[in-house]
Amino acid sequence: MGEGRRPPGGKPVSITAVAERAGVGLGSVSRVLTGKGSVSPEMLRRVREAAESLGYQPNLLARGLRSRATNTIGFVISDITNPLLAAIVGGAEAVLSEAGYSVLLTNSGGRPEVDAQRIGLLLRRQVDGLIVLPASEGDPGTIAALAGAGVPVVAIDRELPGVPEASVVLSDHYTGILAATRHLFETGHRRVALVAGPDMRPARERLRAYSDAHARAGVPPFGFTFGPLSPARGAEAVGELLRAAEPPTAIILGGNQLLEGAIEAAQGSGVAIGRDLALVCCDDIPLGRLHRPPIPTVMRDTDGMGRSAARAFLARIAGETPPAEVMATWFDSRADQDRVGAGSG
Amino acid sequence: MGEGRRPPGGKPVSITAVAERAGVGLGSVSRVLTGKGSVSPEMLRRVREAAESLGYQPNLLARGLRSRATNTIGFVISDITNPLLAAIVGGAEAVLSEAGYSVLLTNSGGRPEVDAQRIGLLLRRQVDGLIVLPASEGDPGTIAALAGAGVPVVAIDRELPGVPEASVVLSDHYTGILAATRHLFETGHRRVALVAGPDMRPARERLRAYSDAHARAGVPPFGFTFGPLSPARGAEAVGELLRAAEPPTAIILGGNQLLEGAIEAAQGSGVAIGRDLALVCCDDIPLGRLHRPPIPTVMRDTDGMGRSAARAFLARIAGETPPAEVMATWFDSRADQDRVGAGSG
DNA sequence: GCGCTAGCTGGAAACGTTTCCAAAACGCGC
DNA sequence: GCGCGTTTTGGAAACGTTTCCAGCTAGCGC
Repeated sequence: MGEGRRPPGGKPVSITAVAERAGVGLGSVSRVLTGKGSVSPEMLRRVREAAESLGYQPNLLARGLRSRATNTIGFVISDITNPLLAAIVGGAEAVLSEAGYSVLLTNSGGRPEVDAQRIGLLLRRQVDGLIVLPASEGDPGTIAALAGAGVPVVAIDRELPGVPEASVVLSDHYTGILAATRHLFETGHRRVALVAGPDMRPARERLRAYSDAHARAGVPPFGFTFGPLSPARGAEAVGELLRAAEPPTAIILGGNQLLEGAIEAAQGSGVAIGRDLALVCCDDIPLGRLHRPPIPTVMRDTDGMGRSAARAFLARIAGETPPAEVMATWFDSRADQDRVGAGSG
Repeated sequence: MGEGRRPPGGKPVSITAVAERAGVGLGSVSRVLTGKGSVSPEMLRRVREAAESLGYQPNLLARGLRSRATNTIGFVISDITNPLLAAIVGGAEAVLSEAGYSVLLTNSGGRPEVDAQRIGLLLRRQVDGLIVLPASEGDPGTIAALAGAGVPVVAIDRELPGVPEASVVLSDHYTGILAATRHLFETGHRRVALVAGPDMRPARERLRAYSDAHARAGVPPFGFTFGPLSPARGAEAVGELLRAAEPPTAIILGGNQLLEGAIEAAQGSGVAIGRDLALVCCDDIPLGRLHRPPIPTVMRDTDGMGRSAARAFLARIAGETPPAEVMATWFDSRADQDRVGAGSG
């Protein structure tokens, strides 16, 4: 009966209205509704009944204002249209909503200044904490906003100088790329290029692995580039590499968004991926998995990263200071999928 | 100098502190900061200066509580990992943030009961309106929550019986599928199947177009199925169709998530897409665009849909009642891309 | 110089909640 | 029946803002 609804024309039902209806004091209603403090069974019954019959819904603004806790966490993400980042958000949300937190998600579209602005907005909204995967590691506005946050901050896959109090959840990009590069050497490649993302931790770790693998194998590195993680950049970089006098025989792509452009460029050049050119991608996406032959990939558990970030936040709220967490990546040459693709139906 | 930061150890800076510092009254500070009411140039200067030097940041909870407007809109989306829906969100956010609104995004993971719960949460948070793309058209909890919202509601691609006051932005799925089906007939197909999404407006419109096209061409419909929009469902449905005694020669997929599974199933059955089996997909994704041969697709402007939904909300806020908007879809056989793919590089 | 108006200004009230404190009620032992 | 400690209760204060209203000031016409 009217449950959850505010009366059609009337004003929203307040705690005062519930108190009146139940014939009790404001304090008692609050105690019943929040479950804090002790109340008699009779009181419990009367207040619950009144609240239900009026369709009372607490005003979270007022609650947050008074209690200084909104049970809300701000999630700052650089590009919501990237399914990988979306998966991280999904994992975090699962853990957080179980713990009674709701998530305020903002999307900066890859512009650092928007990141900074959104962080400010979330803080003015009194979020209890922030989980950030910003577009930049060094943007002064973003750093300043995070450093002055005054609430727990968890950064995913970013090193934020100037925000030492932030907890971090990192991917071990090194191991995955090391294995991938070695695999390329083992299958005979000697001219291996790396198209990396922007100059931030993930790209630097991948570059380090790329360099180390070359050094250990005694193969001179072909070359690498930093750049934005976009299909356009993938097309541009791979196009350039293929047009070179002596093009690479293998290209490692430091991000799933590059794959789309890379395939496009290869198709445009009449180069057959997997035969004329070996491609290695980072992060599992259908485009790579379903390509024939499948595109070998450095994998990681995105859902798990989101969950870890959420748990780090919860730990921080509980007063602990969780250590930096480094999560595994692994290389999947996808040789088995090859067989499946060629198998019987 | 301390801009945007709250003092390291101290309490957050309130409007009272600014008033004190500037040596003026509270009301004046509020007038300066909100820009409402008139103030002398001297007052403007003093308050601005004080606010700046203290690094004042308004508390949006308090502001919302008192003024009953949060300049915030709730966006309820069923599956954030779908890049298409993410694009709609992106388009809406662009328009809304320009108009001074910020977006609270929630993700239900496709579960209607979560949708309903999140809508309630947003309303208790006093959002000024809702834009919804829920997992279900008929879920009683969702309907009830929306019907009692008390704020403007804009629904995207959904018909919500019981929420007559909602504005709607729809896709004209009919036209696109009609053209696609005709194209299949023209290229000689006579056994065309339709794998549709859940029984909601988009799937029903597609089915109507599919049926009409068949009726007009005098071709008996091969058959259709409703079902969830997931890769798994795509694989299952296409697998079943291919195993039939007399399988279809063409399959229309009513959603991009189905394509992944469809390709997988076809590969598993040793069926060559584009030769043994024609596939038509809905909504442009890299997986279809970069497939060789490219997979013909019913396109639409997702960014534009988000923008339209945002504009409908802004109109509602301004007191207008925008009519239902129906946005175009069009069929792209992608014949030209074929040529590009085979061209010189 | 006076009265009137219009623009500014200060501060109280209000928004809906939680928190705190004092008072009331209760239970229990003797 | 009384005293004491404990639980339960009601309501004032507080959270940080906007809104409202009354009062002040300055300007201006006469």
